[in-house]
Amino acid sequence: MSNKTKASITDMLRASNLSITDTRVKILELFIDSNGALEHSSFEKLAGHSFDRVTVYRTLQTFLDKGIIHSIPTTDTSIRYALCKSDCSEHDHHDHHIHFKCEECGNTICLDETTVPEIQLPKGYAAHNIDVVVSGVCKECK
Amino acid sequence: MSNKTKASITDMLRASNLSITDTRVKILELFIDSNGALEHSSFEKLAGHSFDRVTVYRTLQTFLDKGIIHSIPTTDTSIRYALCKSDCSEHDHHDHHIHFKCEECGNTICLDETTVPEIQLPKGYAAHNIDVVVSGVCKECK
DNA sequence: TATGTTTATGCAGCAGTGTTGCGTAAATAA
DNA sequence: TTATTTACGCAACACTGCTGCATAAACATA
Repeated sequence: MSNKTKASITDMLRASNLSITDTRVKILELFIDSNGALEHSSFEKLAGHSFDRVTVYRTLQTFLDKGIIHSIPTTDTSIRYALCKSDCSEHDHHDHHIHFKCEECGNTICLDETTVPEIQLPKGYAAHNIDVVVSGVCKECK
Repeated sequence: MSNKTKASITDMLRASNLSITDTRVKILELFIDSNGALEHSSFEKLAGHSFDRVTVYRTLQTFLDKGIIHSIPTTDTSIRYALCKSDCSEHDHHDHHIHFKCEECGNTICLDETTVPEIQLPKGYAAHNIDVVVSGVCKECK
């Protein structure tokens, strides 16, 4: 990872009023490198057990609270997270893109260009957030 | 629950080549009565600990395999299940409706009348299934 | 650069969730 | 009614996520 990216990571943390620690920098690096969604166990594997499990949980929770990452619904018991785009903040959080889970490689990625369509709910329902998860085969595995 | 519904439950099981057992009948009753999505812990509560945990897990897995129920993505660690409509089968499974999770009462329901809109994926991606989960406030809690 | 304060980390331990193996009990087929 | 197949219940285990507390690191201030 280039120094330039490392510098932007510290900027990200500072912008959210978070102190710069090894764990936080490393986890953000993993998110940037992976270019997709990661679950908790991925960090333990990718970071080579250099961090305590609890630290990873707390770091992810902190990032969630600050709007740095968002969670992605799954039909299994793990929770997946991905980096938010720059237009998300602590108090105005939104995912306007859809998620794609590849059945071949198992990766989940954010399709940032693809917007969530309008959905007409029955009378009496108020929507705050819409999650769309498409499963299938990605362009790498095709 | 009426005898008529009980009869249709045994028909459902027979149609999927499943033997009729107390556990399976009771779990299907709970699905029908709840009219929404249930997670594993719900069965233990609703059924009053009359079944072993393992039996409930295995029963749900069997129903999933046979296309009797489907799983609903969540951003927590529990897996939610709901009854499939009659046009699902073991080999042709599909959810063409959207799911609504109420932030007030916590219930997740299937909006069967509301269809999933067309989604234009980037080139190279093939979609097999689309899950849409809308969160907000349901008409009961409004 | 040194120092005090705040914040994050690591460890131990706990609770909840889901799985596997195996002997027994129940359901179906004959 | 009996034989065979299938499901159930128990014990034990692995994995995931959380809390409390002592220690270590990061930051702000001088």
